[in-house]
Amino acid sequence: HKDEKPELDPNNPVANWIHARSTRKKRCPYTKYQTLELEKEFLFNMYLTRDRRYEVARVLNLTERQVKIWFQNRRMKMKKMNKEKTDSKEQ
Amino acid sequence: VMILRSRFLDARRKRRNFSKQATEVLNEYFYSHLSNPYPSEEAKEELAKQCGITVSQVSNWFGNKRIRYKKNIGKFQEEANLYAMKTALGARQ
DNA sequence: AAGCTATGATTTACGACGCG
DNA sequence: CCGCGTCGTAAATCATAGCT
Repeated sequence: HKDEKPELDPNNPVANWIHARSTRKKRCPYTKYQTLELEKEFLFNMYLTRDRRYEVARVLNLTERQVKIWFQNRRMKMKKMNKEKTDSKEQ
Repeated sequence: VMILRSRFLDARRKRRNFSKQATEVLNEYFYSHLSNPYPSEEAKEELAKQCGITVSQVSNWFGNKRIRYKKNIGKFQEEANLYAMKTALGARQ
C-alpha cells in the first residue's frame, strides 16, 4: 500500500496538525485610528528604525513587538497585492 | 481580453462561492490527506489549476477548512465519510 | 423578504528558519 | 548569540452570498 505517512492515531486525524500554543495571545483587532496611523507610517517607510518603532508603539498604545509584527504582516500583504497585480497583467 | 479583464474585476468586487466541482476537488484532497492536509506549493498550483482559482484562494480554502473541521469534527463526519468512500472507489480502477 | 448560516477573505500573532 | 527579515500558518473576525 501507499501508506508512506506514519499515521500515529487514525482515530484522531487532527493530532498531527499544526496547533497554536495555548500561550499565544488572542488576536485583538486594532482600532481604526491605530490602523490608520500604522498605514501612514508604512507609507512613510516600509521598514522601521528602532526609535520609530518605539515612538509608534507609544503613541498607539501597542507593544513594540506588535508594531514590528504589524509591519512584517503589512509587507507580506503588499507583496501579495503586487503579485496579484502582475499575475493579472501577463495574459 | 476585455471580457476576461472585466470578469476578473467583477470577481474581485463580488465574491462568489466556488463552483461545486472546485469544492469537490478541494474536499477530495482534504479528506484523502486528512492526517496531513497541508498541500505543497506545487500541489496548491495543481489544485488551483484544476479548480480555476488562484493559489492564494487554495491556501485560504485549506486554512478555513482545517480550522472549521478541527472546531467541529462531528459536523463534518458525513462529508468525511462521503469523500472517504469516493476515494476508495476511485482507487479501485 | 428577512434572518441566519456557511463560506471566502482579511487581520493579528507566532514558529521555524535565514542572514548579517 | 541576537535581532530582525521572510514564509506559512492558526485562530479570530469581517463581509456578504445564498439558503431557508
